[in-house]
Amino acid sequence: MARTSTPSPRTVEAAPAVAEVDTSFLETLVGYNARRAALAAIDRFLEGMAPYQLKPVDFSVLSLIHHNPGITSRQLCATLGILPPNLVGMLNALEKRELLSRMPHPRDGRAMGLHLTPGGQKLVRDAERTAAGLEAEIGARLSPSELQTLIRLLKKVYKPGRP
Amino acid sequence: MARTSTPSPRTVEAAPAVAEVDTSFLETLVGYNARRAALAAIDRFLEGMAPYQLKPVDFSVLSLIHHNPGITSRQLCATLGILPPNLVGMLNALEKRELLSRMPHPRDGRAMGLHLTPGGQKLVRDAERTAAGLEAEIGARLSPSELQTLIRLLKKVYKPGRP
DNA sequence: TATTGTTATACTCTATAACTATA
DNA sequence: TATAGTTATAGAGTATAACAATA
Repeated sequence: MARTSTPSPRTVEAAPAVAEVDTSFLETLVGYNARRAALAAIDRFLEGMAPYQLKPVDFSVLSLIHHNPGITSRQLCATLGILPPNLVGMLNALEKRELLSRMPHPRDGRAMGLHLTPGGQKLVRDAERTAAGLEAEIGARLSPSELQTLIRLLKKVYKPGRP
Repeated sequence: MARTSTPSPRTVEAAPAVAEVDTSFLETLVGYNARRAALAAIDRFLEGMAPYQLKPVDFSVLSLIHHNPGITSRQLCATLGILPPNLVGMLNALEKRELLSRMPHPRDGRAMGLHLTPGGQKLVRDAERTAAGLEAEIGARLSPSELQTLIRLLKKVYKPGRP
């Protein structure tokens, strides 16, 4: 292995091995903690959604269409922070699975209204029930009021304008 | 454009355009909110760290080495959830910028102890000061005690074991 | 045999430019 | 001209397999 052949004298003297890693500074940062929490929650979410073959984004897309039938690609992108070119493939895959369908928009000839098929509606209902169960799992470590507070504060972080 | 040539009668009748997108269900999920908050905080962090040419991961790596001189790649990976092959390139880049140096580990011939150069130490001190300022910015929307609560609850989410 | 650091590589996610058809 | 959807493509981030050196 390529190595430094001349360690500095200062280091020979000090060179401590780190027993336990001190993360105290990073843990003062909201971004660090939020990212870690998001990764943990999403990991758990991935497991729970495996039976439905849905990744978190797929779930979000289907759930939004379910609660907003006729929503356009553009609206989905704005809501979820996805770029239009990256949404196309997801919609194609979900349409091929016959979970959703693109229909002409009633008033805008350029746009397509997105709708769930009956199969898609059933899948989303089941998946949302599972998702709610996963939240309850987190709630078991956090208490219902703590969970409510956590979500309220997170919204304040990413929705600076309106409370 | 390729379009559905025969819209179903049912849709012609109903087909509503969505005025405002209803995200109420997704907003009940911790993962969704945590991801959004993390993305918002990290976006702001990216801006603030631009003068130092540090991405969030680079900052985390340098900060951890600063507070844990002699830490190994393996320990960095475990702490930050990075895979060893993906850390190598980052360390090479930071070493080429003369911000850190790899030194032989005092007791394990396989491992390398990571240390900051004087220039790296100065950069990290400045960057950490800037990062603390960005936190204060979030604190302006959130109140110090809310900020403390938020971080405490986030830790509970991603550190299920110890409180 | 197991582990550290590394290379090579593949896969996913995200981002940019440009085209078409409609407004 | 501006916008919705799409295509192609480039880049960043993340993943696995395999190797040499050391424990």
